[in-house]
Amino acid sequence: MRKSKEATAQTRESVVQAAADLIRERGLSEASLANVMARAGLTHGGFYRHFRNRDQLLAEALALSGRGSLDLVYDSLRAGGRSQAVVGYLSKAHRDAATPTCPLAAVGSETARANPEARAAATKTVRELIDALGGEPADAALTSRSAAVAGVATMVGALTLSRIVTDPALSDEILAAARRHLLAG
Amino acid sequence: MRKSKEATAQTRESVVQAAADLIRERGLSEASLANVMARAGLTHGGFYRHFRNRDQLLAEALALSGRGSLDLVYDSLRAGGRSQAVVGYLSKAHRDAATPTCPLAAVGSETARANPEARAAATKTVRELIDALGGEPADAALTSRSAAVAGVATMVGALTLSRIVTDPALSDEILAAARRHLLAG
DNA sequence: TGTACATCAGTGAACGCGCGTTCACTGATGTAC
DNA sequence: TGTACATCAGTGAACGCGCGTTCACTGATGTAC
Repeated sequence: MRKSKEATAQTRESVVQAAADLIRERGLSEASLANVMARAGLTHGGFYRHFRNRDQLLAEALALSGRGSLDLVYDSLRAGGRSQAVVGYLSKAHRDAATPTCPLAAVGSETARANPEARAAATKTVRELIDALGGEPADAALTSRSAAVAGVATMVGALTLSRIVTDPALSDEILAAARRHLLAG
Repeated sequence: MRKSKEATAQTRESVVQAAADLIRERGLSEASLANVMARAGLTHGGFYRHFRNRDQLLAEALALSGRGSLDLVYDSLRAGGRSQAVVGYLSKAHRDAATPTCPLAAVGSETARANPEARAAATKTVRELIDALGGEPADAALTSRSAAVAGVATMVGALTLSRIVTDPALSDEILAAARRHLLAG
């Protein structure tokens, strides 16, 4: 059953991708090794050929999800600037996606209690989101840096709340209010 | 072992309170019946004398946490107006509390995937937070209503992100930026 | 008001199940000659 | 380049454990007379 080096690397990647998707769909606690491995088309026993333990997988999966979410933000920025990035992130399509894009909104509160490696991966995502939306490094104009930080908080918070709320009208209103607020400022 | 009516009601309340605290400390998935009942000083077998099932407990616990968080917000508002409520919510003390206050920030992303009763309880908390910070009902000045909605999103998002991030300086910066943003607007 | 019985809050054992992790085994790949 | 052997990716069974839920049992409370 031994696989070639490339096949082995591909397997590993597909496991991380399966975990990343499953986490954003159903949360950190539902991403069990059996669920993740099954989604990658494998049995759970082979997991430890690739990873030290489950914590390592969660950290790598959160890093991958963060990169995926940032890639979409960069695409929006390139195509239509900051406003398109905001509108895309705070869209009904993003809110309702079967597999959500942003791990900060999908599993933010769980990540706050996750292992340090997972939190470090999420921290990197937060930093890059701030830089992407602010366009400035930390030493540039303080006001716009702090506006970018608050803006990321508003985006993550609004998307999370819009998914919690059972009333569709209120959910839409939350997204619209956050968009209006971020595009006006 | 039968208890008086008052004692029975007291037991039930203490179980919901234990669940509410445990949920905000360790998340929805860690609030197992055994953990909750032990925290309330009981064995797990008696649970079903008081509740239909675990979902009902989670919904009631989220409702209780929401009321607790709102009570603190109302206290702040009465004592020092909107700015004191914002500063209190976005304080390092709230971020670092062993038992956090706000269920939306503590378990927001998990609540989005929880049972409908739990989500309905959280929805009520969101609505009341918006009304408390906006001060207006839905039919008043549209701008201030939408500012209140975006403000709640900023507060919940900033507190959540400040707890995810492993870098204390960035964590402080997130809280400070959100405070500045909400007090300036 | 006092007694006899029914109710039921809480205990602790048990159920079937899914969890993370380990391990003996398999057979194809990689390596040494 | 061809052969012989070592490596190791993936399988599937097994481990001890905690989960939500059920249940027979206990004894104090509530109720009927």
